[in-house]
Amino acid sequence: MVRLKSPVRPEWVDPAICSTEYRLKIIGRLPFFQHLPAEAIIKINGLFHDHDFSLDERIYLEGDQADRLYLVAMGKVKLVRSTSSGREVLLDILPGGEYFGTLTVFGGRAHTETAIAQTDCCILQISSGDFERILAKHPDVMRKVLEAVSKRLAESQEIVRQLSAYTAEQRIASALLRLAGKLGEARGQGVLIQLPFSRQDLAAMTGATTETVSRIISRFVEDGLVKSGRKWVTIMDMKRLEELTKKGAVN
Amino acid sequence: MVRLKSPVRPEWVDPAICSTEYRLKIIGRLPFFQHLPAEAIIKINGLFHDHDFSLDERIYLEGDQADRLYLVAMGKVKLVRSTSSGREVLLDILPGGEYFGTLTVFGGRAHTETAIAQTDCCILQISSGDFERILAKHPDVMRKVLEAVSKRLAESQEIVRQLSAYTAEQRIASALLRLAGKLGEARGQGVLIQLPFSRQDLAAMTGATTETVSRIISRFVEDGLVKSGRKWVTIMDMKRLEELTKKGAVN
DNA sequence: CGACTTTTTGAGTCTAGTCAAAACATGTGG
DNA sequence: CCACATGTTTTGACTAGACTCAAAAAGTCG
Repeated sequence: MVRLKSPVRPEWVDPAICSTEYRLKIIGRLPFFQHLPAEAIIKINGLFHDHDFSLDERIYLEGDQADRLYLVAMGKVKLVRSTSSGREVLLDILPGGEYFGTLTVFGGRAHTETAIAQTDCCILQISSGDFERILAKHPDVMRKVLEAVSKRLAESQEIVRQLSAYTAEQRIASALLRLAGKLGEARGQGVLIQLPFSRQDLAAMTGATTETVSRIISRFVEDGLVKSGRKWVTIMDMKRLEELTKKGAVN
Repeated sequence: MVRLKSPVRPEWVDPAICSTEYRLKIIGRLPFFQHLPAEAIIKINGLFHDHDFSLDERIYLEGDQADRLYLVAMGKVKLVRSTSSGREVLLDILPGGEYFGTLTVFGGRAHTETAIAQTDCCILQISSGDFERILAKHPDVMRKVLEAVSKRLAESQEIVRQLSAYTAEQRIASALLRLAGKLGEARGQGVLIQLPFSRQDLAAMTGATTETVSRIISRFVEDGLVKSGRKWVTIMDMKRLEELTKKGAVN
């Protein structure tokens, strides 16, 4: 059987592609703007500035003053928090179309996490002030923002639960499923996750070490649950992975 | 040395105390109403209904339809999520004056956690509909709600970090400090935490087992960091506890 | 083809979990 | 006020899952 080498196809992040047309599409799809009429979106678009970041560049740091809302136009961004001991905890990976930095636009003065470009990417930014003016003009947008933040809170609490009660194996299985749902691409019968993301990243998401992640992924490969290589994983058997996360947790 | 037996003094939860006067005080202190004029608070008060719950009674269950916002008037409430395997994860403990259930008023259809009376308590409730009408009338309230939810999101992410990178000892130290800040009462040179809360609860907060919690608390007692007994803990040396949480995490 | 990074594997150790039983507290009824 | 029933906390012995350190193997890129 021919083993597929690397199914990863690097995304093209051509700054030129951040055209007005594309920006309108991305902005218009944001959960809190999608109900607005086209003219409003066009106006709002004018308030966003774009900025390219290259792989591994930091978009902002934990502790930086939070005075902007960010939007991933192209590429992927990861949100991390680091511990005093240097260990990184990966809170979330955001594909194109997702916003970040919000949380702190309201209330918070400083960012509580660091945002890093997971790939070369193009980021749209809007200042707190401009965003607040939008909120003032469109009261319904605020409700949507609230919904969006609430949803993230629920997700975060779900992760708390998993970290508390799951074994490393279950946490990894669950992280893969979550990523597949959010960032996966169909590939034959499997779902490919190519962020790209390394064992490191997966370890930082699940509170495990790279070695442990590697061992467990190897086990998954043996059992035919996934295929994997450098910086990618393809899920071959979602069903069994899901069962893993459900079966008798620590007790 | 005389060991202090039980410093716990049960709170009196006298339903009669949920007087209009007291209700106004509690409601007026909510982060999202506190800026409103007294007349508005009085009007809002009329929309809340009170209900007493006794120890261990469930206020709502994970999965229940979320159609109300709750407010702890008297007593304490804990929010838990349980895993398929029956293990409980304690997400938060709320003292008088805190709200809950919100998250799902906006966007969510179902509660994502279960709320349980940690003591006998008196809960104020307002229907989604009435609350939304308040939001519509006072746009600034919505912004405050958003801030409040954002703050909880940041807290939740902090817990994710701790669960990922801290040892059980550090998580327990950190949980004690958090509880002390929120629910502690000064007692001589120490800070007493009497929710009441058991080793069970502390275990469920920190993702550890009761036995582990017990062993670690015993070590803390030996080292003079805390005093403890059935359902209470007094922190004697905050500084050293804080150092514990900072010192070399898993790496 | 190297040089470099990422992933895998192995051996040894330690933290925290499991199971079981004893010690303690607290509240009740005699 | 004591003895008992019940629920909570502590302790002990054992085990297992996950971490550490170290080194080999496999991919990737210029």
